[in-house]
Amino acid sequence: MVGRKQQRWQGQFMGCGYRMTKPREAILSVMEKTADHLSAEDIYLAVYKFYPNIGLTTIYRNLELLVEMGLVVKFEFGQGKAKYELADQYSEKEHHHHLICKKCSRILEYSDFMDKEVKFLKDTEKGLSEKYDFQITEHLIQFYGYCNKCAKK
Amino acid sequence: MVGRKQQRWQGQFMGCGYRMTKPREAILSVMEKTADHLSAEDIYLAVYKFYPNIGLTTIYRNLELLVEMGLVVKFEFGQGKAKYELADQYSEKEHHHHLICKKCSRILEYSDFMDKEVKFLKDTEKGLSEKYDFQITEHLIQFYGYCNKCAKK
DNA sequence: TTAGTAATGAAAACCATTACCAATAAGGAG
DNA sequence: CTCCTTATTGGTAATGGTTTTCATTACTAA
Repeated sequence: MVGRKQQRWQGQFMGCGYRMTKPREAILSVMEKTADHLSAEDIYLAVYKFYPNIGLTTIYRNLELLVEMGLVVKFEFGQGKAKYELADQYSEKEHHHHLICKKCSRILEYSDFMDKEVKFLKDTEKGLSEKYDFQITEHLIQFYGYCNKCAKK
Repeated sequence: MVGRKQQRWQGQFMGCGYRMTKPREAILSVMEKTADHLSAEDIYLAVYKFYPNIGLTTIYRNLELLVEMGLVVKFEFGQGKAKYELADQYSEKEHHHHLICKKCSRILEYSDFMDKEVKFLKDTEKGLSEKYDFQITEHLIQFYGYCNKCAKK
């Protein structure tokens, strides 16, 4: 059962001189099906269900590779463990950012207000890269606070 | 030699039911003198020079406390160790954000283009907090890329 | 001075992530 | 299709930043 998506992945790997393997297929499959930002362990457990031979090391190694290839984005929400998501262009989700609850660690996603953000980023990145001679490749925008369940009334 | 600043700290601690101690004094003193974003170990080593009895545990414990009190801000730049800075209102530095070089890990600070940022944040935070019923207390804006020394020519 | 309790420091524990290494398997050559 | 080369894997041990534990120390109020 080699679907379209997998073909696409295959091409990505081959193009970079890498091989398409079962663990890689499994990891990407999990990431496609699960919308949320997953930790390495989350992915490990999900893959484990249908591929019990998987090793946690392999998860980490391949996540690193996928990040390097640009298929996956790594996030640090200050919760001790990194989280991973399919990159925008490979995901069915829109470009989004996160609201992180400092109390319950819940992470909300939002895709609104992007027009303002895009404008802000465009202007700021231009200004910064010129003034500091810094080649910006990524940005991180996160908001911290309290979700409706945890808000101090 | 109890200066004005220290008095201020003293008040902060007492007001919260905490005590002003030598380790705390030493940590804040180091953070005032050193402009940069410091790791717990950086602070430990700096304090150690004039207070060799200090324990690393104490550094961690107090940094956590200072963050909770709002005197210090904790940053995670994705480099494995957290960094700490005096909060804007207690620092002589302006409100700023960071440019992080993905290659050499150098961290540049910038305070420019804040007018645009302030406007963007004001609008976005308002919209988000209303739409998602989320009480925003902090934001994180970081840019990643390559500094002039590491940029791919 | 004393009691009560914060705060400290040393060492051990934690835990996500990485390194190591022998065993395995992908994929091109023939 | 089979062989060969070498990327890749998985188990285990190690790493390293951060936390926990606990006995000791030292504020502070009475």
